Amino acid sequence: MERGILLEFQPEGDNCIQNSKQNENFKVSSKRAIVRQSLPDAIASDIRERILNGELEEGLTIRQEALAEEYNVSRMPVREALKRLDAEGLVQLTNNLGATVTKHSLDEIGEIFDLRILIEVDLFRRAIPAMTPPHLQKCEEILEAMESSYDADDVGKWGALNYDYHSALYAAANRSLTNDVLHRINLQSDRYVRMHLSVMQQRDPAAKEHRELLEFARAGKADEACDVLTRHIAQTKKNLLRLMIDKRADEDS
Amino acid sequence: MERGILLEFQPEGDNCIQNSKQNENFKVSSKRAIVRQSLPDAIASDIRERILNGELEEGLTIRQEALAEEYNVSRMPVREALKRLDAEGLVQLTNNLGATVTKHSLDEIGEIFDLRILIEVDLFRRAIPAMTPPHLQKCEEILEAMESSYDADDVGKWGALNYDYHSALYAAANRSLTNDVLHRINLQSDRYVRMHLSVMQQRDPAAKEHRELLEFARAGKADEACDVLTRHIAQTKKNLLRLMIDKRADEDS
DNA sequence: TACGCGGATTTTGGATACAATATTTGTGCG
DNA sequence: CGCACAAATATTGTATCCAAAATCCGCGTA
Repeated sequence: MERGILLEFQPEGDNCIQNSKQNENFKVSSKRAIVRQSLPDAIASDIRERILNGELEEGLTIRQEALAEEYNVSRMPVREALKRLDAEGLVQLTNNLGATVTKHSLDEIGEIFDLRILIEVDLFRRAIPAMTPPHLQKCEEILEAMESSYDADDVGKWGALNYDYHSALYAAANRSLTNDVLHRINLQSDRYVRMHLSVMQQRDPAAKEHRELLEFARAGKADEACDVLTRHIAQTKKNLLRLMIDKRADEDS
Repeated sequence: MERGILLEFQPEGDNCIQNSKQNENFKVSSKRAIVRQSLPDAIASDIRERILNGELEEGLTIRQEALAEEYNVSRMPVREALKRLDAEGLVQLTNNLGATVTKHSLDEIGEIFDLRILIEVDLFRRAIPAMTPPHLQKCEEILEAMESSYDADDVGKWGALNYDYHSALYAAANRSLTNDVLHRINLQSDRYVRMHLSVMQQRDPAAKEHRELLEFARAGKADEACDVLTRHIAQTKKNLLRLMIDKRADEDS
């Protein structure tokens, strides 16, 4: 099966692969800075998405050549893509053995959420006193988009919005390095959340909590806000771990 | 100038490059698992060390070919090494522009230490109740090695020991992912600490604090231990930032 | 039948060659 | 003299080819 190499503008988007050879026809008229992502990045983005949405399962070993053929490129950019994903922790590269999709133990999955609590609470606490009307405005917008997309059932989109929302909440903290660290951790978290998103959504009072986060932040009540955030993530962790335990038990039989 | 490609066993060590072609002469008799590091890893380790010890300065742009020639390899493994260092945050890779040694702003340097506090304290707090005599024993050993190497003036060695010591303190927490995150952050931290190690050493009551950490941990006094740890890192941050401010001011003139 | 050993196959790793992209230099025109 | 544009150069990115390593498979032997 061949994955088409699409040609498309994507100043922000991350989900298509573009072939530089076919690019000469374009005349760029917009002023918007267009950062062409490199082939390895494009491939990495696509593989990443395939891991996050579960198409590439935990533990699966990835063949460079297979992917290269799918994307119609040589193994070289695929290798670089895998190297990047390895750095992100989504795949594990072993010396002459190639790549396997990372499979975390249940303990490690728990650890991922503990890390989220640790880092997100720190960011939130730093952000709240620094939040200005524009920041709050931005959060409000994303929150509304999230609320209206609840039923849309587009798992990937919801995951992205969720991440954007949390990012917006922490933006005022102005901590780029911490955000990078968090981003990588969230990639892992997302992966397991998405597995069970449909189940988790209906039970979770997540929507209400999301709004509470913003309201407490707006009121400058840092302690209360951080409390909600901690509980929010801890609850997600708890629900998710239960589901994962069942899933792993099923797989073993 | 050519960097020799050394042949040497290094089950743990990270600082030499070995050429697999010359390896057949060896007969491995020890049972110890010997993981041969790949060429890119070996190169990455060497470049990493050169960045950490300041030989490759902040902001310097790195030419693949230049390194390839030094190490007597093609550009390919060098590229992979750079890709890894990019993931670690020690260099920044830009699309068709190559790699530059990461230069952090003073704010970011501060952030690095805040991250250390956040994560190390979390680890320490989790570790203390779980520490057993073997754990304490191991810490004791490393601590003594550190104390006796204080005057040795081997900056690289001291840095490694310091990291080992902190790792040993947190080992009982059994948090591999958190440790990975911390490791990456420590790479950055080390870089700036090493720049001023000779200056910082003489003034710091670090030795005393290091021992206190262990004693409080041994006594199970988590709060006190974490307090010392926080102050220890915060003090390092403060001292270091002052030195960095001067350094940056000098560079601008 | 179980186990070990050696060759065949598959898969990854690295070098070289070539293509695409960025930078620099030089030249002509205003 | 300065600026814009274009050729030349330097540098990175990708493909192809060969080498090294791992895995698989079958054979022989205990």
